[in-house]
Formats: sequence, structure tokens, C-alpha cells
Amino acid sequence: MEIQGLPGRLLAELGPAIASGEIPEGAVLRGEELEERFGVSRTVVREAVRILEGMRMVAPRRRVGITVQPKSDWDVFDPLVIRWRLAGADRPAQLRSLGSLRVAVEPAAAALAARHASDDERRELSALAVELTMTARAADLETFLRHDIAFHATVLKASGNEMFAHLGDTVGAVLTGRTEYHLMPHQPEPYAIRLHREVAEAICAGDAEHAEQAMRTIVVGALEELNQQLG
Amino acid sequence: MEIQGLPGRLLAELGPAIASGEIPEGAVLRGEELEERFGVSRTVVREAVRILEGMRMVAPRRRVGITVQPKSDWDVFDPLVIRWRLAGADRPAQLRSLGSLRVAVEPAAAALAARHASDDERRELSALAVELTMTARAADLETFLRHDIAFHATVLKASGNEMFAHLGDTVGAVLTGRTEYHLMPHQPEPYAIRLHREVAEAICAGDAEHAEQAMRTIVVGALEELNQQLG
DNA sequence: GGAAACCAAATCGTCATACTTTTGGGGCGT
DNA sequence: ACGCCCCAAAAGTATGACGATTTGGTTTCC
Repeated sequence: MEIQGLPGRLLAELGPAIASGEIPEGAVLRGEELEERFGVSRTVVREAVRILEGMRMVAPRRRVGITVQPKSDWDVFDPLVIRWRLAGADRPAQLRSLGSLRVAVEPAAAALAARHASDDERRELSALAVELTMTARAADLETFLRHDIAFHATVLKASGNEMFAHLGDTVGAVLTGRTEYHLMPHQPEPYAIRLHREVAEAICAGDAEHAEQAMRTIVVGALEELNQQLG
Repeated sequence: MEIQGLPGRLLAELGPAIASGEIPEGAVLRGEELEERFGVSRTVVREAVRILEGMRMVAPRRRVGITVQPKSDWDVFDPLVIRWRLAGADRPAQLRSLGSLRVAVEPAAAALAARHASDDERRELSALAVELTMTARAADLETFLRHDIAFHATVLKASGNEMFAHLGDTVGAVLTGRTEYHLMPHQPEPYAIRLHREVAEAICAGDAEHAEQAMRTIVVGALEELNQQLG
């Protein structure tokens, strides 16, 4: 899954540094400088830079250097960019963006899932809803989180839309971050759990309207809670 | 904007070939083979492959070669991937995915725009709505398309959400493709025009509810039309 | 005869180096 | 002060050498 080798390691240094603004927009790097700074060869530097160029985070220009592009140019849907921004100073902004995206996408995905989910997927959703209820009662936050992530990923996947499905990991990253930084009640709210059960039941029953509405309540609630926490 | 140089040219060959399935999932390429086939050096091949690896379309493995990853792994939000898929055999599937995404995102963006748009953005939306009306009456399809793209991009941008804003180009690609392949009535429908005006007016008036509803009607209509055309 | 250990080839990964191409800026002349 | 020309700096490309790793066959030992 990760990019391998030395370019991958370079990327793991440069990416977060740029994403966090530590290397600001408009800054100019030189290939040779990076070679020295990280003790790698030109080949490695160039390949890492090429990947960043692919994400539109930098643009190499002859006679000038490797310039950091404005944030508005970045591929903000790239999973790596999202992860880097979540890890750094941009975390609040990134969480807000993702919150709105979830409000837009997840209800739609739930509606589609109610129509197109396979039998296996419906079964899995039911099972996950049960698990959620159990682990919430036991206040087992870690497994609760795991099942919550799986639940949302399964809905997105069951929508049958490949683009929605790909947001599964991203939503997972949001939920993980929310728990890690204690932006969540320590005890999952019974009301939220109940809504998850409703989503699962509605999807199983093929009730798109209800699935969409219940899911919307979940993600709107999450967004409001987020806005409250972030001021 | 495009990736430059020889790696860019290689990418412009390999990317579409993979996206269209001409080079199928699971296929194994060798670096040396690519060097010969395209008459470029290792350096160039490796950098192009790195970029494809960044998009999760290929994964180089020692002693094996460069294997084409399953479609489900690809970064389906990468603008290049989207463009390549729109240009090739995957066009119908890609259009469907994007259609659903638009239905999810654009109404939400319109609602946010009604709350957060700047005065300039509101003015621009009004102007574009007028332009749309004019060019539709004149049956000037080309400029109509340009203004339509600008309209949707402006709404997405005015939402204030960077991720929504980035979908502007993608939506533009969809609208362009729809016109190019004659999946659209030759004369823009007066009803659709009227809805665009409604969206602009609602956003200017700060009426989120109305803006969202009108935009939803637009994108749902587009999706239905698409499904009809694609069977 | 079978299984485990071993070896060899293939391929990517990295490094070093040389040459080419582009381009920004300084110097020169008007 | 203005414009032209030239040079140097940086990325772009090519190539040769070596290292690392994985695969798959082969040998060897029970």
C-alpha cells in the first residue's frame, strides 16, 4: 500500500513537511540540496519529487528549482495528502472539509446501498450493528471504533459506486483521528448507536428513504459535534 | 498542469492503456521492455512508473516486474485517472459514478454557498446565470457549455469547502464529455436554464434550502438523462 | 521418493557521472 | 534607461555499474 523504498521514505519526510506548512507555499527546493539533506542519490530525489508532482504539491522548473505549489492546487482527495494534513497543523481544516463531505456522501451512499447492496453486505451490516451495540455497552472503545469504521466502509462499498467506496479509508481516518484526539464522548452515545442500527435495518429492508435519513442524522451530528469541539 | 517531459509522454500512453483495460489488471510489464517500446531511458521509465505507482495503478516488484493493480485499488479521485477513464472504454461506468457523486455533492455545495459565498462570487453567479439564458436562446452550444462549467465550478468553489472546490474540474470534464458525445439535447432545455437561475438567485439571497433543492433537481435530472442514454 | 536447503537468474533499486536543454539574470553596448 | 546577448545554474536525460531481493528450479540429504 505505501510507496516503497528510499523514495517512499523521502516522501514521508517531505510530504508532511509541506502539508503542515513547515515548508511553505512558494518555497523553492533544489534537488542537490535534498540529496545532501537526506543522503540519497539523485535518482531517489527525482522519483520522490515526481510523485509529489503527481499530487500537484510541487512543480519542478529548470533554472529555478522545485517550487511548492499553492494548497489550492493540491490533489486534496489523494489519501496520502489527506493523511498528511490530518497529522499536521491543518488538522482542523481537514476535519471540517471531510465532515462536510461525509454529510454529502454518506446519506447518498446509504440510499444507494438500500437498493443495490448484496445479501452478503446486508448480512454484514446487520452483524456490525449488533457488534456496535455490544461493544458500546461494554465501553470497549477500541473495538467499537474498529466496528464503526467497518460499518461506514461497508455502507460506502455497498452503494455500488466505486468513488464512494474509495472514501471508506478516508472516513476511517477521520473516525480514528476523532477517537485519538478525544473529540468524542468516552462512552458512545446510545442515540448514535440506535441510528446505526436503523441504517442497517433500513438497508436490509431496502428502505432507501429511511436509510438516507438515519445516516444523515448520524453524519450531521458528527459534524455539529466537530464544530463545537473546534470552536 | 500536465506532467512535463518524456515521463509525461510515457504516462500519456500508459495511463489510458491501463485505464481502458487494453493492458489488463494483473498484467506484468518489464522496465526494459518499456524502454525499448518507447525508446526512452530507464530514468524516464522509472519516473513515469513511480507516478503510476502514486496513483496505485501499478506496483513494481523485484524479480517479477511492474504489475497492473486491480481497478479497485486505483486512486479514482485523481483527475488524470478520471480523464483517462472518461476517454476510454470505461466511460459509461465513470459517468455513472460521477453522476451519483454530483447528486451527493452539488446540492450540499449549493447550500453551503448560500451561506458562505463572497459578494464577488454571488455577483459572478448571477452574471453566469444571465449568460446561460442568453447563450441558450442563441443555441450557441459551445459558449453555453463554457458558462455551464463555470457556473457549477463557481458554486462548488463558493461552498468554501476545498474538497468540493476541487471537483470543479471533474464536473467540467463530465459536462464537456456529455456535449462531445451528444448525450445532451442540442438545444438546452428551458427548464434546466430556469433551475440554474433559481440556484443563483437562492444563493444570492442566502436561501440555502431553496438553493439545495434547485441544484438537486438539476443534477438528478442530469443523472436520469444519463441513465436513459446509457440504457 | 519426498522434503528441505541451496543456488542461480531475473528484475527492480540505488548510485555515480556525463551530457543536454532550458531559462533567468547579469553585463554589455547603445 | 533600454534592450540585446551571453553565461551559468538547475532540471532533464542517458548510461554503466553494482546491490538487493524474490522466485523457481536443483541439488542434497534423510
